[in-house]
Amino acid sequence: MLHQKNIRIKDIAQLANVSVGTVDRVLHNRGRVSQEALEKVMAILNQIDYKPNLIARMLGSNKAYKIAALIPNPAQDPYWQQSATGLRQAQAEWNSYGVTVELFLFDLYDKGSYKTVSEAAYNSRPDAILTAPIFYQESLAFFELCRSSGIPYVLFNTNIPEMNPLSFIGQDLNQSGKVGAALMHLGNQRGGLFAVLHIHEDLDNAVHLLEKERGFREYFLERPETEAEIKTLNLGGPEEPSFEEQMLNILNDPRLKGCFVSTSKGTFIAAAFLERIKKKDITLVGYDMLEENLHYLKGGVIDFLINQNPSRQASTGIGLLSNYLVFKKNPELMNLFPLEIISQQNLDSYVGSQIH
Amino acid sequence: MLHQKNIRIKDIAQLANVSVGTVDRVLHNRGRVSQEALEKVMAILNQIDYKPNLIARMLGSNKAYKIAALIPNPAQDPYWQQSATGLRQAQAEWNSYGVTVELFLFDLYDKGSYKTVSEAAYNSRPDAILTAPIFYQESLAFFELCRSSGIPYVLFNTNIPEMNPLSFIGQDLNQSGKVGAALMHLGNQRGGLFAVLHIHEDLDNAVHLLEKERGFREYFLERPETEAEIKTLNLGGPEEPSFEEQMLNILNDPRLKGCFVSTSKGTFIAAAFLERIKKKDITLVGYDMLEENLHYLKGGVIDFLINQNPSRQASTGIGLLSNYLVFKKNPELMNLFPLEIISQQNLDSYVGSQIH
DNA sequence: GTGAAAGCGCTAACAA
DNA sequence: TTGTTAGCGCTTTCAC
Repeated sequence: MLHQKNIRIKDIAQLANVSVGTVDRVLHNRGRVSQEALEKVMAILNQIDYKPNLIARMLGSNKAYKIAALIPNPAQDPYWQQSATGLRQAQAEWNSYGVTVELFLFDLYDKGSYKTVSEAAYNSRPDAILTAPIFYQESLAFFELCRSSGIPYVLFNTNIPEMNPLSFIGQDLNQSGKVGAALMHLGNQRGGLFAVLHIHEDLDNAVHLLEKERGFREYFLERPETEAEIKTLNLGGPEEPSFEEQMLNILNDPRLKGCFVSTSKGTFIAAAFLERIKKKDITLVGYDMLEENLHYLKGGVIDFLINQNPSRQASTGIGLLSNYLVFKKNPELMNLFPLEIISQQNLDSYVGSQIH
Repeated sequence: MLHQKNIRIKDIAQLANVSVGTVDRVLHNRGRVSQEALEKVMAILNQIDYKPNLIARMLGSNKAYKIAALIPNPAQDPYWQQSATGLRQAQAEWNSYGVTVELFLFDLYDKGSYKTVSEAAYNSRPDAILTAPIFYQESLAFFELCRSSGIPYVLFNTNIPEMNPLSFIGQDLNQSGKVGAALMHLGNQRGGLFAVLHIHEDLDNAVHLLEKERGFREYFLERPETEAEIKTLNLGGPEEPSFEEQMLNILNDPRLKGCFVSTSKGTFIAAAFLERIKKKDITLVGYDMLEENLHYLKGGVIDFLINQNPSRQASTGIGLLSNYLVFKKNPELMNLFPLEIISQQNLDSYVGSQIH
């Protein structure tokens, strides 16, 4: 391979004795090229290392792309608020490359709304779709539709491999449960009673929470010498009639050493309980840097948070898709985020950091 | 799909009844514009929200930028190897925007070489400089030179505020020491003897290591009830004659509960010792995801690593500078990275992650 | 001082 | 099936 600097389409055309139009056509497999011309151009291309000027390509094609982002209504949950923030950031970042992001918000607790909203998204004729597939059946149908019309879609937050998306962005939930367990273990070397709290309004659609629990349990199963007893509680949410009673029940158990809460919202709910009943010696491990969670982390009620970084998941999603559309860069199939451990000591370094 | 109707220079020119050349001149304060024309253009500019098309600007100006990166020779230390990797990645990423990165490697243990190499860097007439200011005096002189010739420079890894760079990229070292202490504390709730190990060939230039130690000590000072005894050891490096003796001395102390190692290379050196003398109950907290460190982390010899993410520091540096040069984006003065906690459980999620 | 015009490298429409 | 050419939005040169 010759290492010439800045080879342009024009140069290739000259070397191959054809026109730039022809070179462009073979570069993009647009057809309408004779066998002879094709071979001439390919011969040159094989000899040199042609790297197209992406900037010029962008300007030249002058295309605009629209990405439809389907997420739960941010007003319903601070976790999704952070996703929305990430979406907005990414939009600003990619806007000068001609991509726009249109938000489609559905009701976190209503399958029906997902159906309606996903249809609206589809009808807006987007060039690509980014979504968190909260509802299994409904998502499946939606993606079927997308695939049939050739609209690429990327999943984040929750992975459902059989929906084979262009890419998935999220975390290894099983491993995340193990991280939670290890953190729990650290302060409770000799084991004890640990509670796994699923605090989530829609328990039917909470497969991903079970994955975390499985990881948590596996960690201790692999360390039988620790003698950990693990109790699971499926709690709808604070508005459920029996919620308070069940919470108090477990939290007041004198043998309880720690709680692992599988949801971000649940984390500060549990923390509030713990503070109320003045139990300071319970290890609390939960998820995500919601403002409320940070408050309890600073106050020492929460010991550790595992950061799922919803905002970065969202902005990475837009980034992948934009790169795919604008620069034809194929994304990795799996984009597993680091399982970030947040404690009182490194909290500020995460909050203050401009990096995502 | 065509681009959104964005306002172009041409439009402004039309509205102001002047030519594009004139608009361009006022936009960039290039002078050679009559008071009258200036006012006409400004009037329009105040009424509309003109956002220049950065892509087109790039193509039009067709400029190339050269960034000189000064780092220690990667062959001397795996930490700096990772920096070099980050530099290479960033170079690839920004290369289509016309920026090239030229590496200038100096001897990690030789001030003189820094002087020589920095001069070479300067003489290459770069548009900007990225460097890790390992040597105080020499860096100071170098930056003086840069400032006087208007070459912007960004610091990473080690901050020396009085060198007032365009930006600094790195971590809060004091806080990083606190994170280390908290991690140490977790597995040793009742305190004990902790050793702070500075394993670094050039101890004179190790101000930043002392900052970590200070944070480590402060953590326990703030928690006198923990009864932690802290011993500091300044060890040149394995090739020093007394090194082994001193290490064995402290590690074999029966009261020793844990070691906090302030350098990345020192971390696996300490781990190797610990493994050799078969002390499994010592908590070891160190720095960075070097391959050797990951090995000992997996093996349970190292308990925690604090990730300084040298590769991302380097690539962020190039990114800041490129944005500054190409898009005229002014960087934040301080770019403090998150203090990432790496354990056996989340290690893979960091290694496997495509994100940086 | 000012405006016209020629690029930057690539795309795409349109003759031929 | 080809080659030519007119943009994309901005910069920069160069007559006037």
